[in-house]
Amino acid sequence: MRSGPHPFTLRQLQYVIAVADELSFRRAAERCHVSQPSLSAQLAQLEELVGVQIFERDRRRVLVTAAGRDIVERARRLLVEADDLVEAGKRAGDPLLGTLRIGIIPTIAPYLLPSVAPKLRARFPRLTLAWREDKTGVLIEALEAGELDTALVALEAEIGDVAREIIAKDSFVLAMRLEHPLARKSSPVEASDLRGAEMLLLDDGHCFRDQALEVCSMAGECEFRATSLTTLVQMVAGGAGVTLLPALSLATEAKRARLRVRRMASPKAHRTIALVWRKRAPLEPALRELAGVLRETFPVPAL
Amino acid sequence: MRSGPHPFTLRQLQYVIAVADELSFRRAAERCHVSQPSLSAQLAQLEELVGVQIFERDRRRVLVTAAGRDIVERARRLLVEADDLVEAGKRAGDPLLGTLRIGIIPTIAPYLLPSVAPKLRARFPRLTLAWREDKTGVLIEALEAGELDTALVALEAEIGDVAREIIAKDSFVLAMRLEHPLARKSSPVEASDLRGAEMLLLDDGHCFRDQALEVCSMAGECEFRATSLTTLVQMVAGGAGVTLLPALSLATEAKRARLRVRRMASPKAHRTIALVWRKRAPLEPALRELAGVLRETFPVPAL
DNA sequence: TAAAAATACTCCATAGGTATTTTAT
DNA sequence: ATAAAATACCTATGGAGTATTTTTA
Repeated sequence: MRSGPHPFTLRQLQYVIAVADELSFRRAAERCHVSQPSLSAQLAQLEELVGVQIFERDRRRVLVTAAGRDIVERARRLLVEADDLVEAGKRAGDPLLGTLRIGIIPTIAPYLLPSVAPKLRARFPRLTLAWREDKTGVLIEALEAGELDTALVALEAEIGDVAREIIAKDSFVLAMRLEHPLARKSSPVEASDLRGAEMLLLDDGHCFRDQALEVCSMAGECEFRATSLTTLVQMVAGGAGVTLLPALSLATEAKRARLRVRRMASPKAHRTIALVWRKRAPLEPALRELAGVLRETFPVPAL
Repeated sequence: MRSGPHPFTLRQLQYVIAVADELSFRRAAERCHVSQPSLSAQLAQLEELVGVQIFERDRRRVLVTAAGRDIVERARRLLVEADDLVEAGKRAGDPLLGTLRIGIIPTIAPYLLPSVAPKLRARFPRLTLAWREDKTGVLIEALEAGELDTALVALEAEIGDVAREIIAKDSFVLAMRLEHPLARKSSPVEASDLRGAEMLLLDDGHCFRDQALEVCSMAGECEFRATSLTTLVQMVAGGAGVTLLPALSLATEAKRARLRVRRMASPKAHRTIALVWRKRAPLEPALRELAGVLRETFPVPAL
């Protein structure tokens, strides 16, 4: 156990992060609203303490050293946890009060929010939900950086070491025009049935694209890349090929475009939608309650 | 992103922990080598910041409030990570330098250390190993509290969310006197063969006791409790019954007491010995190397 | 009343500011 | 020559000290 005062300050860590982000002492100092010498002095002190150069002051620019990268990472985590500590106190009275910053992926948001958001507002009237729609990778990064409190994603994607609560299983179906040969097939569609079919997919970075590729046993040689399921469906309706859709989207997408849908045979043809958050997030009790309501109000897809 | 200086200090967290441990402002102040008013002031400031009472200053004593318990937990974790950050810097040059505090459970230590410790000393001459022998629960707590850098435990026990590297699989065998009826059995021993046999076990808290109970499908109704495998073996040799032993201990224990051993049929009759550490421990590179050497030099039990 | 925490104030250590020098292109 | 970080030195905030009061069992 340590006995004296703690040898460094959270302020120093803020400086470390600012310099790592800006790669300039002067700009980092501006960002922290302190003078450049003050920041320099604090960093020198921290480097002295840890016994290693964190930054390489090179000709005309600043670089993070190998050892520094580790320190910077730790500093970021530490500050997120420090903020969490304050947040935990503030929320101790009523966690269902204030603002909850919640991420959601684009292949869920438009199909879930219209029905669920009003219900959440009714159920948690004193909680303001700030939604942010982005791809899984971006959301998880924001979560770890403390910019988001929670996110709705698919567990099949790469989401790292987070706490989670499962909301629903969402099956995938193949969507095609009524005239398409596969539309007449009565049994579920096998990956082999897709040989030769023009498969349309989402853009890189969408977890649903990766899952679709896996379900169809494809390597990703398809060339067209849509930025939303709606675009994808319009392409299919226009006769450009077939596509995979999550059942969640059917009520909105397939019905609207008058497409035919068929179940997939593969047991992998589904995603598990879950609410995830940083381990030990201060809002965990509130998040579990939120997850419960999401699970209850999740729209059952009409297959 | 925060812009101003960080609203609290690590020092304040140290005070929080000291008070939580001592349940007295005066004693906490002594422990921190500050005056009681200084400590009071800092705590008042922190409580003001988080907007919640952390401690209940009751008549004649101090209590941690419900909200406070969470804050205290977070404070402890934060300080461990802060220490890790400094340590990470210091070890950046050569992680295999200095002192490594390593925990080990009592059912491994006496059988592994005599052969392995000298090899580790030879392999890592500049690394001092400080061994601490205790039950799994105690070691894991010490690990999380930053009092240990790593520990050798069985994965089958409750070890929480730690990083790990597997060292070896260690089978369990049944040990008995030569005169015991089971000593004549040629096939592996089933749990059902143990009906009526007097099974001797270790004390509560030893993970090996819990595993033995599970392997033998027993509820723990046995009354004698040994504090070490050696005691257990002496009891068996004295005719008090039979016991389960890890193969690792055979070379020392069964041979010495001239006992007969028989394999167990259950696939559960083994433990997985692993080196574990806090996630993101600064010594991770060193620990992985250490694990490699442990794996290579692990004594192969002669069954 | 006694033991412990809170309050009142004083002080000084140190984070931070300004001015300047050094360094590297 | 110039742009950026380091150095020198001064200032002032706030953490820590001592003395004292308040609280409650």
